[in-house]
Amino acid sequence: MLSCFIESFPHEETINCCPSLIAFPYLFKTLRHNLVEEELDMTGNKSSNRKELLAKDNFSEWYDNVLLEAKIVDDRYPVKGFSVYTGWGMSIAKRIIGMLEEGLEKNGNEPMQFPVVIPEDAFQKEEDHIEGFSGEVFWITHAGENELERKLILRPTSETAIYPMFKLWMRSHQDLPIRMHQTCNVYRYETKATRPLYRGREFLWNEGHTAHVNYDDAEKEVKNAAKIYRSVYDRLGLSYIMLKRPDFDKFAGADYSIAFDTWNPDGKVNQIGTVHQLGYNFAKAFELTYEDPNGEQATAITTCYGMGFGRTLAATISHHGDDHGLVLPPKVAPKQLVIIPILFKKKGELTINYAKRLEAKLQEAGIRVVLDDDTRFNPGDKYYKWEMYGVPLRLEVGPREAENKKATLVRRDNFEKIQVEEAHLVDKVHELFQEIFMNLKKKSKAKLDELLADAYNMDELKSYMDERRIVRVNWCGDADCAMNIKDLVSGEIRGTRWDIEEKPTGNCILCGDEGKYIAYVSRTY
RNA sequence: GGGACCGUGGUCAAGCUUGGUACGAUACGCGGUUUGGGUCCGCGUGAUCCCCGGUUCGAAUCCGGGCGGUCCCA
Repeated sequence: MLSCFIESFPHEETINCCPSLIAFPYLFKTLRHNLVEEELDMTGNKSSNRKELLAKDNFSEWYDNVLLEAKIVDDRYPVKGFSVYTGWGMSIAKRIIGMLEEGLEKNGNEPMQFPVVIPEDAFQKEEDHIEGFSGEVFWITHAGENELERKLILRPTSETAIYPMFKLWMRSHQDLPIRMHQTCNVYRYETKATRPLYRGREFLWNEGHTAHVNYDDAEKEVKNAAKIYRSVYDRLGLSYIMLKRPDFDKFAGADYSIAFDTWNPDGKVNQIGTVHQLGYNFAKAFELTYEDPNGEQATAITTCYGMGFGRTLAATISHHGDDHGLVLPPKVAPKQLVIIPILFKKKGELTINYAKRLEAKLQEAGIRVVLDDDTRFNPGDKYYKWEMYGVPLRLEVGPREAENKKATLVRRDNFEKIQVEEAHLVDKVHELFQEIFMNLKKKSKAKLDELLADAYNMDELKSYMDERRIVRVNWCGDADCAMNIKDLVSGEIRGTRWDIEEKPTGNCILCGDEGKYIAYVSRTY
């Protein structure tokens, strides 16, 4: 069933092969009714802005409904913190995964799959790493009735699985660099607040791991990885900031960590990817040595990076979505265009034949198109349905279009209707995809800019935090100050800009000592 | 880590105070009707009322414990 959404499937067929999509529930309708009533109660004004209510004030409710309605994930799997990616969501995720994997492999990262289990002794080789993760690992202690002599963990991340193998593969400097990547699930026992796609006890990500001969090469790799990640996020139209995490918040075992933080409608910041310079920490613990050109043994240096697909998908949904549901960037939409034939008894034949002709034409042009010719539903039903799925363009064809060799296109992002001649259809569709993408990107960026603020004293910071903004402050760099800020306001220091240079404009917001950095403060997941 | 609220067909939801095996909507199936923004009608399907225990002749309802969820604060 899922396969009919995947681009590589040899015979991509129409909706008829996908019963799960036909059977869309009316849950969301109920939600909208409730909201309309609420609006009337509160304002007495029917024309008040529904989107605000849904996407912002009621983000949580909106999000839960959209996940289920648009078949992104089904969170009813009966184990806390674990959920099921369903057809539409997985199809989008696969496209994101594909973009990232392509970029990594161009960079020379070989695709690999490591085992999900890591032996206790390997996991415990790097001290900071153990300290950072031991509280949240799942243990495998038994096999059948017997207790295992050597306990295993489910990987929370794979450094300690991978480095023993790197050690075997690394004999001379000519074996370096080593670059690999894998897309896999990892397991972390999050103590409390889990949330589908944002924070689960199992999550889908891609992790890249590399080993190099010297620090400079590893530094370059950090930049390479950041560039690859940026290119994926950019194609999703996501706005984000790149922060160097403060020392107390870096990856367990890293020299330093770079993170991609993006905004969320509920005012919390969403970390969608990280890149870590691991220095010699792991290399020493795992004895990653090689023979250098002079015939002497040298220690390698490693980096790693991870992109969480759940969170990236969540960001795509929550940045672009509106009160009709998802709005997908054309590049990752499992279906980019839906054709809705308007069938009347009289000219039904003419209309459906014309619709099929346009479908073939669009398919030939490489556009992922679905013809929704299900006769059990009215056009209006179908509009709402495919809007929920976020399909970027809708093509309406009725007798009017069929007779005049025209088509009516409707943009998902702004509902604009465009009339086009059949002869110009394909070009127009490509043009509109680009416009839709640019519009989504622009809006996401505008929202980020709107959320950013500067605070020069704790009162300002506190009031901005209450507004759930992302706030720049001058910071002395001291960890104690950071901790105190966290205690005083409901946000924490996330780090300092990595992608651009920012100079402090005054003294530390808390202690008043010399400001050394501009730090970003926000609520977080 | 602390607190508040919640758990009833696939989904939403009434009933809970004042115990008597569950109102309804939507979905799903079949038939007909309709189709340029959620057609209408008929018939049918679908719930061990989250789990375990207690009180009781009798528990969705009261009590205890657990599991799960949402939100707020740290």
